[in-house]
Amino acid sequence: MGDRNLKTISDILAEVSRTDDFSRKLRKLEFYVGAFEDELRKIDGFKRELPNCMRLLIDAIQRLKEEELMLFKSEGGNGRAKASNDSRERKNWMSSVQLWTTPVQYETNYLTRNQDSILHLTSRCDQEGEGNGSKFRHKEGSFMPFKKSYDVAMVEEERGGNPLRQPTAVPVHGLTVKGHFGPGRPKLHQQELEKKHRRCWSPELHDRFVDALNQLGGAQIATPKQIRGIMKVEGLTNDEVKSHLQKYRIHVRKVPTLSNPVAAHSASPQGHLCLLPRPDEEGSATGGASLEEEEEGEKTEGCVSNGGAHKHVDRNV
DNA sequence: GAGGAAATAT
DNA sequence: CATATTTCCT
Repeated sequence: MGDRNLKTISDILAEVSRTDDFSRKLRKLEFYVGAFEDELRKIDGFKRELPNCMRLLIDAIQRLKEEELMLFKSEGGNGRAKASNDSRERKNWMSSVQLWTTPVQYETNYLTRNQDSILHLTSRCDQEGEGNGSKFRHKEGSFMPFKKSYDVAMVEEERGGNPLRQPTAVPVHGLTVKGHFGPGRPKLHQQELEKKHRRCWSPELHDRFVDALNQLGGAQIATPKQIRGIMKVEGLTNDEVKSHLQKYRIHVRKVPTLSNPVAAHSASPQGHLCLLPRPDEEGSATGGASLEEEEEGEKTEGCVSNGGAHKHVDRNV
């Protein structure tokens, strides 16, 4: 358990000791310390919230019991009729509690830069909870608009767990009362039962995607169908690939640095400490850019022949 | 089916 | 509020 952390730490230390420049060493260390501080802060948050969650749950249980009791009494001991009623109540409070039920079993693996050791760590979404961990991640981590935190990953533990397979659409009926009650919730046009699950592009999946892309000669010429053909991922639909491609292309335009379709892709390093130097906090001027950066100047832009720039002018929705 | 943009979901 | 993913249109 602590294993991963130890490894990580030693990794860091090793990395630092490998660094020659003194001030550089220092900066790296400080950087990591900051990262840990951030993490600690988050844990603190949990510490504070969890008891609260527990209280809510216990509360709910209490109330449930009380209600049941009352019903029982008022019905003269005939506990049958209340059954259906009961489940409705349960739904009710479940919905108010659900907010808290997801985030409890996370395992942060930021700082994991050891390619081999993190292969089994796949950030995945939960069928319902949806811990959206998809972010574009490229060789040097240049491609990730992470905004919330570092990489939050959950350990794939299932037997034969295929990291590529998306969380199977577990049909969680019944009590799954997703919080569709907030102010002004647009009509949910799909039944709870068969809602389409958002495709979660895990790093592994994305790797495959990029791999396929490279095989096909670049993002701008590869087509969704071809990509999907190469990826060979069960359950991956054409549309999903298309959409991902769309996003990828857009991103590549912004950050052309790594758009190089050159191969050399098998075990792309990643993990790359998704750590952002905290922007504020004191006026410390660590104006340095990201640690490590790799250039591969080259744009496979090609000719963007856009025969007809058709725009929608109308839309009847 | 591919591209692209609006609509939604998180 | 920004992004990611889905849906709709051409």
